[in-house]
Amino acid sequence: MGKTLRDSSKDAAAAATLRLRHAGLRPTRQRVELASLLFKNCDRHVTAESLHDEVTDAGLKVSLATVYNTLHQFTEAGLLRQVIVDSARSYFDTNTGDHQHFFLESEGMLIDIPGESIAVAGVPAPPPGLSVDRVDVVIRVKRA
Amino acid sequence: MGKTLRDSSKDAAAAATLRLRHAGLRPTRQRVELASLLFKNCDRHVTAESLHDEVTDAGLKVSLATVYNTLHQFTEAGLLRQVIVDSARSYFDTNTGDHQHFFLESEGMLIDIPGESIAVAGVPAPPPGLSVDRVDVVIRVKRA
DNA sequence: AACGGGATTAGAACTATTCTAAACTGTGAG
DNA sequence: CTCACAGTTTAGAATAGTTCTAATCCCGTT
Ligand SMILES: [Mn+2]
Ligand SMILES: [Mn+2]
Ligand SMILES: [Zn+2]
Ligand SMILES: [Zn+2]
Repeated sequence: MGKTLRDSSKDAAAAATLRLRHAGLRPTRQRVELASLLFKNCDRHVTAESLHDEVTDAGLKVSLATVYNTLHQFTEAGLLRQVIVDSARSYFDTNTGDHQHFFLESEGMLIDIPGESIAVAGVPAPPPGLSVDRVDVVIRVKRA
Repeated sequence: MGKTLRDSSKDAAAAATLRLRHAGLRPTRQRVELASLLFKNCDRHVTAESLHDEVTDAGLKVSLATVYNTLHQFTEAGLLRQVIVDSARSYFDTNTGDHQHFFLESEGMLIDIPGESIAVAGVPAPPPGLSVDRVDVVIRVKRA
């Protein structure tokens, strides 16, 4: 009962469609294709440009503007989260759970650190009138 | 023996000149003016644009390109450090010591947290071939 | 005072991202 | 099944922050 390539592509598309409906997003061709790539396998960290390259290399045609729109809509819908580690590029993360990152700047690579393994202690109370929205830890690493 | 305004401006300029010489940077008019603003009082977090506005509002004339050049040269020389909290703007910090930040995104405001007060525990060893360069903690805060 | 190399500058260029407004398409009503 | 329409996509223009270029300037030395 091996599934053919076309079968598993259809499965991914069906799963993506469900996920989109669930998030209240109309499952258009472009959104289904992008969601299939993003959520098919393991957790991923993408850039608008990198995802656009990937979808293009897969022989699919989605405009860069749509990739940007989609990444933001997915983020808004809680399907992605944005990771800020570079003042010139935006990264999006398919892992929306509690976790932190290693960042290898020279290659623009992010590596997950499970949220349970890391702990930030001694955070002072924020100044009056402000409340903590979230705590980000970025461990910048270098080669060798 | 109160000093006049002109006197203290001269003092600041003299101090800035010394600091620049010490860092191996030629004390030009522009660098002295920018260093005077940056290091006169308490610790500060600036943007190229905000510093340019400030120096302009003080009636001095420094091009935006020079502000960018100077911020990078100062950073290179260890007089400033860069803080990455926004994927669209670069912040520079006059506090080069060990510390972390609250970030109020809606106003682009950074607030220091002393390094001693905060502790990050449970950081896993970086993947083989990589070594930790530095650990950044950003506590994103919201109004109310 | 003159020189030489670093520094400054205006403006062009560049890059990531967002905007615009026209064409397209998923969906639900009929 | 078809139609209509709101939501979506798109190419290309626009924007914003930053960097680059190459001509001019000026600090420090002689
Ligand atoms: Mn102003
Ligand atoms: Mn930018
Ligand atoms: Zn992640
Ligand atoms: Zn600081």
